Amino acid sequence: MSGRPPFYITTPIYYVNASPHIGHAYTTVACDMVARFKRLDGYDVKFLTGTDEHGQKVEKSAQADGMDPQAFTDRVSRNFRDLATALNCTNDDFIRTTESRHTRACQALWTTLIERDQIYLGSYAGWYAVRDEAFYNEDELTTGPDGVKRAPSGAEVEWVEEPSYFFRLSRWAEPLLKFYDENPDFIAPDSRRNEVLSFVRGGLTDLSVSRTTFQWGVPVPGDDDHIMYVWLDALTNYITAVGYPETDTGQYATHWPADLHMMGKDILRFHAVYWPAFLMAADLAPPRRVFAHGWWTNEGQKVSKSVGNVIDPLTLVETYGLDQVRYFLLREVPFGNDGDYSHRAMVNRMNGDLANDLGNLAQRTLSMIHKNCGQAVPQPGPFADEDRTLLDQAGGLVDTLRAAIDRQALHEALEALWVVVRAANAYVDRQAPWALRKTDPARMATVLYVLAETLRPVAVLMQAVTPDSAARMLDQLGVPADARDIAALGEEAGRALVPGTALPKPVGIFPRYVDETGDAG
RNA sequence: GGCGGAGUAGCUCAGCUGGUUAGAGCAGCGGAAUCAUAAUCCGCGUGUCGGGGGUUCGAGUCCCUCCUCCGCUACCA
Repeated sequence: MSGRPPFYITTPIYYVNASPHIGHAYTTVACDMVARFKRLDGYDVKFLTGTDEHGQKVEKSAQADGMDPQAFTDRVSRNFRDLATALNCTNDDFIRTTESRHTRACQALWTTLIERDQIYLGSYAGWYAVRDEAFYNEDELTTGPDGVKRAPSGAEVEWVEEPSYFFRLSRWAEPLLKFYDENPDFIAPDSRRNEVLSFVRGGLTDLSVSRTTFQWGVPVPGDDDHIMYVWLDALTNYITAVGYPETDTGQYATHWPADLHMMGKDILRFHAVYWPAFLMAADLAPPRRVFAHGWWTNEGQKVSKSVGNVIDPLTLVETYGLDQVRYFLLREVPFGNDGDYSHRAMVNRMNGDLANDLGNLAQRTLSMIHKNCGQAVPQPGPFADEDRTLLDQAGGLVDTLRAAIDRQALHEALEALWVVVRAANAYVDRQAPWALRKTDPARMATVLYVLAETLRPVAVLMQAVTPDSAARMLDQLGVPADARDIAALGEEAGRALVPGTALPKPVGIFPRYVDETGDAG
């Protein structure tokens, strides 16, 4: 719509064969922070998430449950849709690979690749592990005492021999290297970029992109024996959702190429190598950037289903609160690194950062205003140097956050916010408005105004991370609904707090976590 | 085996193209204040910047080497 720059961000589509866990929550929340920030900053954002529902594993799981695969995926896909909702994520679309729009897009892409001689019919034979959906070389296998051959992952393998279509990936190594070279920011973080480069430099082999041994997938156009291989199917979702194969109009025209594909580090290769190769082969534009984030451990331990220490994001939300969990995930670890979840770390963040630093700053400021300034935004006098210093610091947040978020340095964005929060707390103590109340009420009013006007940008920007809590803070600051975006910040916007505006009685925004023992951790 | 990354205060990390007494947050110790969610503020670190060698007027920051950890990848078999 009119002049707003487009911004398209995606999570991977989540494979429905597993239950949602903290990793899914993490990717989606991270994207949500970026999407919300970009909306605040005036972008026409499309934020996509969804589910990957094809493949042999799903087909077999449905059978095991005695269900039709479609009914099965209808059920499990809902878990992921509900998770995004429960996390207050603002995805604009939720795509399922079993939707007809997606079948249509996949088949159109396939046809284009065939026409451009990028796919040919060959045959594939090898040891196949259903669980891993991957082929293995003979030499990778181990034979157990039971005579069963297993992949390095421990999955049982079976001998499979089938005709298969191949994508001419081998042709694309050089073009990919050129593309990486010309687009140094395409893969992030840098360490991951190096890994991908060395992988591609090692040469690429053609990629099997169809299967005949099961049915649950997108049929290959013109060859009913085949269905499309899961990654070609799955990755295509990103263009399905913008209306492919219509490319001249609609969201494809406005929003493709995607600005950012976010994913866990385990599936970077598919996004950084196969996906741009598919697109270039079809003469479509590759995405602008892919970012691989890290994984979470639980109390220092690797998470695994068999150990039984899988972290359920909904349980965390119940225990600590939604905004608290969102904040923790985004603040605790340098984005891109692995991180460790622990009760201790969680409570430290929610109490130390949210309740004590920010929540208490708002509460002490708003309480003093409420008690001493007629329950309204105070009338400031002339600003002193220290007032200006604090206001300028707060005013600089927008540029700092823009830069950080464009690099997905999400933790740095939050750290920058807290530098201001800490400075504001120090300012309160130095100015001691509770003392000024008796000696110089006019100066007290100025100090309280400066504090409120410092909280305003902090709260506006925090909407990207803790949307509900930030909105309540803005309510208590008397910021009208139409002045809660980035355009309303900065002096030139003319949307500073208006002295005399009536304010509600302040209510605590970020509660402290207190253990059952009464220990605040 | 190859390629890449990392090893900095108790913990988690920041330190750009080499240059004032190496920093932050958390934890710890001491103090102040009392507006506030017993929250806040101020002060306090003799850190072998993994070990060793080298270049330089000067190295956490460059070179060599060794050790440890991690990632990607390959192979042996």
